[in-house]
Amino acid sequence: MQSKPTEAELEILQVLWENGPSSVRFVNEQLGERKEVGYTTTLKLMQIMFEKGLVVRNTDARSHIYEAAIERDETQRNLLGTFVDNVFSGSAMNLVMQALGNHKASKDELDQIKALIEKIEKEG
Amino acid sequence: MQSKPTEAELEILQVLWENGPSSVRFVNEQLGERKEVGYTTTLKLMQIMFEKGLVVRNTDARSHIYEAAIERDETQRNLLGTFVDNVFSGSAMNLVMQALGNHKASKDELDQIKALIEKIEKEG
DNA sequence: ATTTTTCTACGATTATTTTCGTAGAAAATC
DNA sequence: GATTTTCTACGAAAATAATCGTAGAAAAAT
Repeated sequence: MQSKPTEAELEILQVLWENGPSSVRFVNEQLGERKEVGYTTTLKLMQIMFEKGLVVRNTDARSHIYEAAIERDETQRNLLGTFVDNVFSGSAMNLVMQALGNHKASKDELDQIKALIEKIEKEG
Repeated sequence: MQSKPTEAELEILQVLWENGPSSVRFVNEQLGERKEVGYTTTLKLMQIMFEKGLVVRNTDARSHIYEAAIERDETQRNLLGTFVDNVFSGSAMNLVMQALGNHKASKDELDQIKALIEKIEKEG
């Protein structure tokens, strides 16, 4: 049972998922591009995440290297489920409609979705 | 600029959106079907929501009647935006794909989505 | 070799969210 | 009309998240 990451933890996970194993310094710099965060704040968060099992780390070198311990896909799926329940009363379709309606999608993206729908229809 | 409702506030808003203007008692009973919540907890939350402007209320009768002051659609849109940023690195399409892939959609729902896509394509 | 920088660990503080107890007024019940 | 129930208001506690300061060790720079 993986614990649900908080918002700040999620930002860190994004960095780890996108860049692979990283030092606290690196993660902090990546976060810093969007908003100012103190170094020890990031450090502390990552230590907490380690205790929760959200990340693993290698402490061989002085500068510890952290790596995401939970999968991106699975995490997104879990969070999406909770979100759909909280905000869309459990209706994923409602959410899809809203997402499609409000964000401009490129032709390619729309084609991708259409392909996916057809695949689902054939399987169903 | 409407303030972002918290999770507990959102549960209350769901009740108000679905049932219209309601007393604290009623809201509390609805919530109680899913998890036990103390009456004064619900009351306090709704009072806070009033201060934040998330709800309005009519205090003519002794039992005050609360009503959502923000629109469901707009709120969902706002929260969806934040969520997509936080969890899907801003890619709404990714979210849609994930939502479509993981939740079984009925033929009707899929047709609805296809229709929406075609509409978007024509407009684009 | 001394000074400066870079790390971790750890505790503490601050902010935010959620929960609840108590008091007192009004209404309903007996 | 006395008692019990039902409300609101309010304050405060508990729970959760996020931020940061300081100390001390290790490494790098001078």
